[in-house]
Amino acid sequence: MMNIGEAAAASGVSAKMIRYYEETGLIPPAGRTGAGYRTYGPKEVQILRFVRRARDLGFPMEKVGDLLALWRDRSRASAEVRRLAEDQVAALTARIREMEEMKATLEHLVHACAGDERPDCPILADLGGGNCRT
Amino acid sequence: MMNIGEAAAASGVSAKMIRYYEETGLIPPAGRTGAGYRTYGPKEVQILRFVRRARDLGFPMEKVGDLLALWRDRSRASAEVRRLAEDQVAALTARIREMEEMKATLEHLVHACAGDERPDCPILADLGGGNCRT
DNA sequence: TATGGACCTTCCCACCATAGGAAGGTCAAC
DNA sequence: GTTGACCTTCCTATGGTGGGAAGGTCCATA
Repeated sequence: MMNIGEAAAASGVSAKMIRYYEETGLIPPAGRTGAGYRTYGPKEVQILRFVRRARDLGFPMEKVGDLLALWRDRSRASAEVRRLAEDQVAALTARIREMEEMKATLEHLVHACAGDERPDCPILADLGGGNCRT
Repeated sequence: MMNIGEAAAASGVSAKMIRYYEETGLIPPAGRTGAGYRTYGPKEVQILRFVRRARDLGFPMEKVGDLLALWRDRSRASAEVRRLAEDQVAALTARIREMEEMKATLEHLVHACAGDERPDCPILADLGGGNCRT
Protein backbone atom coordinates (compact mmCIF):
# COMPACT_ATOMS: atom_id res chain seq x y z
CA MET A 1 0.00 0.00 0.00
CA MET A 2 1.27 3.42 -0.93
CA ASN A 3 0.82 6.99 0.14
CA ILE A 4 -0.69 9.50 -2.22
CA GLY A 5 2.78 10.77 -3.07
CA GLU A 6 3.99 7.35 -4.13
CA ALA A 7 0.80 6.73 -6.08
CA ALA A 8 1.33 10.08 -7.79
CA ALA A 9 4.89 9.16 -8.73
CA ALA A 10 3.80 5.73 -9.92
CA SER A 11 0.90 6.99 -12.01
CA GLY A 12 2.10 10.33 -13.30
CA VAL A 13 -0.92 12.08 -11.78
CA SER A 14 -0.13 14.79 -9.23
CA ALA A 15 -1.32 14.34 -5.66
CA LYS A 16 -3.41 17.47 -6.11
CA MET A 17 -5.18 15.98 -9.09
CA ILE A 18 -5.70 12.62 -7.43
CA ARG A 19 -7.58 14.36 -4.62
CA TYR A 20 -9.51 16.40 -7.16
CA TYR A 21 -10.49 13.32 -9.16
CA GLU A 22 -11.67 11.70 -5.97
CA GLU A 23 -13.61 14.77 -4.90
CA THR A 24 -15.41 15.02 -8.22
CA GLY A 25 -16.25 11.34 -8.24
CA LEU A 26 -14.17 10.43 -11.27
CA ILE A 27 -12.41 7.82 -9.18
CA PRO A 28 -13.75 6.07 -6.07
CA PRO A 29 -12.62 7.35 -2.64
CA ALA A 30 -9.30 5.90 -1.57
CA GLY A 31 -8.94 3.84 1.57
CA ARG A 32 -7.55 5.58 4.64
CA THR A 33 -5.08 4.71 7.34
CA GLY A 34 -5.98 5.28 10.96
CA ALA A 35 -4.38 8.69 10.74
CA GLY A 36 -6.44 9.64 7.72
CA TYR A 37 -3.79 9.14 5.06
CA ARG A 38 -5.09 7.91 1.72
CA THR A 39 -3.80 4.49 0.70
CA TYR A 40 -3.37 3.11 -2.80
CA GLY A 41 -2.65 -0.35 -4.13
CA PRO A 42 -1.58 -1.46 -7.61
CA LYS A 43 -5.20 -1.56 -8.78
CA GLU A 44 -5.78 2.06 -7.83
CA VAL A 45 -2.53 3.08 -9.47
CA GLN A 46 -3.64 1.37 -12.64
CA ILE A 47 -6.87 3.36 -12.59
CA LEU A 48 -4.85 6.53 -12.16
CA ARG A 49 -2.62 5.60 -15.07
CA PHE A 50 -5.72 4.95 -17.14
CA VAL A 51 -7.02 8.41 -16.36
CA ARG A 52 -3.67 9.96 -17.08
CA ARG A 53 -3.40 8.25 -20.42
CA ALA A 54 -6.91 9.18 -21.46
CA ARG A 55 -6.29 12.81 -20.49
CA ASP A 56 -3.08 12.72 -22.50
CA LEU A 57 -5.18 11.70 -25.45
CA GLY A 58 -7.27 14.80 -24.96
CA PHE A 59 -10.41 13.21 -23.56
CA PRO A 60 -12.34 15.61 -21.35
CA MET A 61 -12.94 14.45 -17.79
CA GLU A 62 -16.51 13.48 -18.51
CA LYS A 63 -15.46 11.15 -21.30
CA VAL A 64 -12.73 9.72 -19.13
CA GLY A 65 -15.48 8.84 -16.68
CA ASP A 66 -17.39 7.08 -19.46
CA LEU A 67 -14.29 5.19 -20.49
CA LEU A 68 -13.64 4.15 -16.89
CA ALA A 69 -17.18 2.87 -16.57
CA LEU A 70 -16.77 0.83 -19.74
CA TRP A 71 -13.45 -0.41 -18.48
CA ARG A 72 -15.03 -1.67 -15.30
CA ASP A 73 -17.93 -3.25 -17.16
CA ARG A 74 -16.63 -6.59 -18.34
CA SER A 75 -19.54 -7.16 -20.65
CA ARG A 76 -19.40 -3.90 -22.53
CA ALA A 77 -19.31 -4.01 -26.29
CA SER A 78 -16.13 -2.66 -27.82
CA ALA A 79 -18.33 -0.68 -30.23
CA GLU A 80 -19.19 1.73 -27.42
CA VAL A 81 -15.58 2.35 -26.62
CA ARG A 82 -14.77 2.75 -30.24
CA ARG A 83 -17.48 5.33 -30.65
CA LEU A 84 -16.07 7.38 -27.78
CA ALA A 85 -12.65 7.22 -29.38
CA GLU A 86 -14.03 8.20 -32.76
CA ASP A 87 -15.86 11.14 -31.21
CA GLN A 88 -12.61 12.26 -29.69
CA VAL A 89 -10.84 11.96 -33.03
CA ALA A 90 -13.57 14.11 -34.57
CA ALA A 91 -13.26 16.70 -31.80
CA LEU A 92 -9.51 16.84 -32.25
CA THR A 93 -9.88 17.12 -36.00
CA ALA A 94 -12.26 20.05 -35.67
CA ARG A 95 -10.07 21.85 -33.19
CA ILE A 96 -6.98 21.25 -35.29
CA ARG A 97 -8.70 22.65 -38.35
CA GLU A 98 -9.71 25.80 -36.48
CA MET A 99 -6.16 26.35 -35.38
CA GLU A 100 -4.78 25.62 -38.83
CA GLU A 101 -7.02 28.37 -40.13
CA MET A 102 -5.81 30.83 -37.51
CA LYS A 103 -2.26 29.88 -38.30
CA ALA A 104 -2.72 30.30 -42.04
CA THR A 105 -4.22 33.75 -41.59
CA LEU A 106 -1.42 34.79 -39.29
CA GLU A 107 1.25 33.43 -41.60
CA HIS A 108 -0.26 35.37 -44.43
CA LEU A 109 -0.11 38.54 -42.36
CA VAL A 110 3.42 37.88 -41.18
CA HIS A 111 4.46 37.34 -44.77
CA ALA A 112 2.96 40.68 -45.75
CA CYS A 113 4.70 42.52 -42.94
CA ALA A 114 8.06 44.13 -43.62
CA GLY A 115 9.10 43.57 -40.02
CA ASP A 116 11.54 46.43 -39.97
CA GLU A 117 11.80 49.80 -38.28
CA ARG A 118 8.99 51.35 -40.23
CA PRO A 119 5.62 51.66 -38.55
CA ASP A 120 3.72 50.41 -41.60
CA CYS A 121 2.20 47.18 -40.44
CA PRO A 122 -0.34 45.13 -42.37
CA ILE A 123 -0.91 42.97 -39.31
CA LEU A 124 -2.18 45.87 -37.23
CA ALA A 125 -4.03 47.22 -40.24
CA ASP A 126 -5.85 43.93 -40.56
CA LEU A 127 -6.67 43.69 -36.89
CA GLY A 128 -7.96 47.24 -36.81
CA GLY A 129 -10.10 46.89 -39.89
CA GLY A 130 -11.65 43.51 -39.30
CA ASN A 131 -15.07 43.43 -40.80
CA CYS A 132 -17.93 42.93 -38.43
CA ARG A 133 -21.12 44.93 -38.65
CA THR A 134 -20.39 48.56 -37.97
CA MET B 1 -22.76 57.41 -29.13
CA MET B 2 -23.95 53.90 -28.44
CA ASN B 3 -24.99 51.80 -25.50
CA ILE B 4 -22.98 48.75 -24.56
CA GLY B 5 -25.53 46.55 -26.32
CA GLU B 6 -25.14 48.39 -29.59
CA ALA B 7 -21.37 48.38 -29.25
CA ALA B 8 -21.55 44.65 -28.63
CA ALA B 9 -23.62 44.10 -31.76
CA ALA B 10 -21.33 46.34 -33.77
CA SER B 11 -18.13 44.74 -32.60
CA GLY B 12 -19.06 41.13 -32.16
CA VAL B 13 -17.92 41.21 -28.53
CA SER B 14 -20.60 40.38 -25.95
CA ALA B 15 -21.58 43.04 -23.42
CA LYS B 16 -20.34 40.74 -20.69
CA MET B 17 -16.94 40.53 -22.27
CA ILE B 18 -16.74 44.26 -22.92
CA ARG B 19 -17.23 44.89 -19.21
CA TYR B 20 -14.69 42.20 -18.41
CA TYR B 21 -12.10 43.69 -20.76
CA GLU B 22 -12.63 47.06 -19.16
CA GLU B 23 -12.39 45.64 -15.66
CA THR B 24 -9.12 43.88 -16.40
CA GLY B 25 -7.65 46.96 -18.02
CA LEU B 26 -7.37 45.49 -21.51
CA ILE B 27 -9.38 48.41 -22.82
CA PRO B 28 -9.72 51.86 -21.23
CA PRO B 29 -12.84 52.62 -19.16
CA ALA B 30 -15.75 53.70 -21.30
CA GLY B 31 -17.38 57.08 -20.86
CA ARG B 32 -20.59 57.22 -18.87
CA THR B 33 -23.90 58.99 -19.22
CA GLY B 34 -25.36 60.85 -16.28
CA ALA B 35 -27.24 57.71 -15.34
CA GLY B 36 -24.10 55.61 -15.37
CA TYR B 37 -24.60 53.90 -18.73
CA ARG B 38 -21.39 53.19 -20.63
CA THR B 39 -21.09 55.00 -23.95
CA TYR B 40 -19.16 53.99 -27.03
CA GLY B 41 -18.23 55.80 -30.20
CA PRO B 42 -16.83 54.46 -33.48
CA LYS B 43 -13.29 54.59 -32.15
CA GLU B 44 -14.13 52.42 -29.17
CA VAL B 45 -15.99 50.01 -31.41
CA GLN B 46 -12.93 49.75 -33.59
CA ILE B 47 -10.85 48.85 -30.55
CA LEU B 48 -13.37 46.18 -29.66
CA ARG B 49 -13.26 44.79 -33.16
CA PHE B 50 -9.48 44.75 -32.94
CA VAL B 51 -9.67 42.72 -29.76
CA ARG B 52 -12.23 40.39 -31.23
CA ARG B 53 -10.15 39.76 -34.30
CA ALA B 54 -6.99 39.14 -32.31
CA ARG B 55 -8.83 36.70 -30.05
CA ASP B 56 -10.18 34.96 -33.14
CA LEU B 57 -6.59 34.48 -34.20
CA GLY B 58 -5.92 32.75 -30.92
CA PHE B 59 -3.90 35.46 -29.20
CA PRO B 60 -4.19 35.22 -25.43
CA MET B 61 -5.52 38.34 -23.69
CA GLU B 62 -2.09 39.38 -22.56
CA LYS B 63 -0.78 39.40 -26.12
CA VAL B 64 -3.86 41.23 -27.27
CA GLY B 65 -2.91 43.92 -24.78
CA ASP B 66 0.56 44.09 -26.27
CA LEU B 67 -0.86 44.36 -29.76
CA LEU B 68 -3.24 47.11 -28.66
CA ALA B 69 -0.36 49.05 -27.15
CA LEU B 70 1.58 48.75 -30.40
CA TRP B 71 -1.50 49.76 -32.32
CA ARG B 72 -1.85 52.92 -30.29
CA ASP B 73 1.84 53.73 -30.57
CA ARG B 74 2.19 55.38 -33.93
CA SER B 75 5.96 55.15 -33.89
CA ARG B 76 6.24 51.47 -33.15
CA ALA B 77 8.38 49.33 -35.40
CA SER B 78 6.48 46.74 -37.37
CA ALA B 79 9.17 44.25 -36.37
CA GLU B 80 7.72 44.12 -32.87
CA VAL B 81 4.28 43.33 -34.13
CA ARG B 82 5.66 40.77 -36.47
CA ARG B 83 7.47 39.07 -33.65
CA LEU B 84 4.25 38.79 -31.66
CA ALA B 85 2.54 37.29 -34.66
CA GLU B 86 5.37 34.88 -35.25
CA ASP B 87 5.30 33.81 -31.61
CA GLN B 88 1.62 33.14 -31.97
CA VAL B 89 2.22 31.08 -35.11
CA ALA B 90 4.79 29.08 -33.17
CA ALA B 91 2.38 28.56 -30.27
CA LEU B 92 -0.34 27.41 -32.65
CA THR B 93 2.08 25.10 -34.43
CA ALA B 94 3.14 23.48 -31.18
CA ARG B 95 -0.42 23.01 -30.01
CA ILE B 96 -1.48 21.63 -33.36
CA ARG B 97 1.36 19.14 -33.33
CA GLU B 98 0.40 17.93 -29.86
CA MET B 99 -3.13 17.36 -30.99
CA GLU B 100 -2.04 15.68 -34.21
CA GLU B 101 -0.11 13.23 -32.07
CA MET B 102 -3.11 12.53 -29.88
CA LYS B 103 -5.22 12.05 -32.94
CA ALA B 104 -2.75 9.68 -34.61
CA THR B 105 -2.57 7.53 -31.50
CA LEU B 106 -6.32 7.41 -31.19
CA GLU B 107 -6.79 6.59 -34.87
CA HIS B 108 -4.35 3.77 -34.50
CA LEU B 109 -6.33 2.41 -31.57
CA VAL B 110 -9.66 2.85 -33.33
CA HIS B 111 -8.28 1.01 -36.31
CA ALA B 112 -7.22 -1.89 -34.10
CA CYS B 113 -10.63 -2.12 -32.44
CA ALA B 114 -13.20 -4.50 -33.83
CA GLY B 115 -16.00 -2.22 -32.71
CA ASP B 116 -18.54 -4.97 -32.44
CA GLU B 117 -20.46 -6.71 -29.68
CA ARG B 118 -17.42 -8.46 -28.29
CA PRO B 119 -15.82 -7.05 -25.17
CA ASP B 120 -12.28 -7.39 -26.54
CA CYS B 121 -11.09 -3.82 -26.85
CA PRO B 122 -7.55 -2.74 -27.69
CA ILE B 123 -8.43 0.82 -26.82
CA LEU B 124 -9.23 0.00 -23.22
CA ALA B 125 -6.30 -2.40 -23.15
CA ASP B 126 -3.99 0.42 -24.12
CA LEU B 127 -5.45 2.88 -21.66
CA GLY B 128 -5.23 0.34 -18.88
CA GLY B 129 -1.56 -0.13 -19.49
CA GLY B 130 -1.75 -3.59 -20.98
CA ASN B 131 -4.36 -5.20 -18.78
CA CYS B 132 -7.87 -4.63 -19.98
CA ARG B 133 -9.55 -5.57 -16.73
CA THR B 134 -8.74 -5.19 -13.12
C1' DT C 1 -49.33 60.44 -16.91
C1' DA C 2 -48.66 55.76 -16.14
C1' DT C 3 -47.04 51.47 -17.31
C1' DG C 4 -44.52 47.92 -19.46
C1' DG C 5 -40.70 46.11 -21.53
C1' DA C 6 -36.16 46.46 -23.13
C1' DC C 7 -32.26 48.01 -21.78
C1' DC C 8 -28.54 49.16 -18.33
C1' DT C 9 -25.82 48.69 -13.73
C1' DT C 10 -23.18 45.82 -10.14
C1' DC C 11 -22.37 41.56 -7.88
C1' DC C 12 -22.03 36.68 -7.39
C1' DC C 13 -21.65 31.93 -9.22
C1' DA C 14 -20.31 28.28 -12.54
C1' DC C 15 -17.39 26.04 -15.71
C1' DC C 16 -12.63 22.95 -16.55
C1' DA C 17 -8.37 21.38 -14.95
C1' DT C 18 -4.55 22.63 -12.72
C1' DA C 19 -1.29 24.80 -9.44
C1' DG C 20 0.13 27.16 -5.13
C1' DG C 21 0.06 27.91 -0.39
C1' DA C 22 -1.20 28.12 4.68
C1' DA C 23 -2.15 25.78 8.94
C1' DG C 24 -1.83 21.81 11.28
C1' DG C 25 -1.21 16.60 11.98
C1' DT C 26 1.90 12.24 11.27
C1' DC C 27 5.62 9.31 10.29
C1' DA C 28 10.30 7.74 10.19
C1' DA C 29 15.09 8.27 10.63
C1' DC C 30 18.83 9.65 13.27
C1' DG D 1 12.92 13.62 20.69
C1' DT D 2 13.82 16.53 17.24
C1' DT D 3 13.84 17.33 12.47
C1' DG D 4 12.27 17.15 7.99
C1' DA D 5 9.42 15.05 4.71
C1' DC D 6 5.19 13.78 4.17
C1' DC D 7 0.07 14.02 4.77
C1' DT D 8 -4.60 16.43 5.66
C1' DT D 9 -8.19 20.17 4.59
C1' DC D 10 -9.29 24.66 3.00
C1' DC D 11 -8.77 28.80 0.26
C1' DT D 12 -7.04 31.19 -3.88
C1' DA D 13 -5.96 31.89 -8.60
C1' DT D 14 -5.75 31.11 -13.40
C1' DG D 15 -8.32 32.17 -18.43
C1' DG D 16 -12.14 33.56 -20.67
C1' DT D 17 -16.95 32.97 -21.00
C1' DG D 18 -21.84 32.46 -19.66
C1' DG D 19 -25.93 32.85 -16.46
C1' DG D 20 -28.67 35.19 -13.40
C1' DA D 21 -30.51 38.19 -9.56
C1' DA D 22 -31.65 42.72 -7.79
C1' DG D 23 -32.34 47.13 -8.90
C1' DG D 24 -32.12 51.52 -11.87
C1' DT D 25 -33.21 53.94 -16.61
C1' DC D 26 -35.12 55.07 -20.96
C1' DC D 27 -38.67 55.24 -24.35
C1' DA D 28 -42.94 54.30 -26.58
C1' DT D 29 -47.53 53.56 -26.30
C1' DA D 30 -52.10 53.38 -24.04
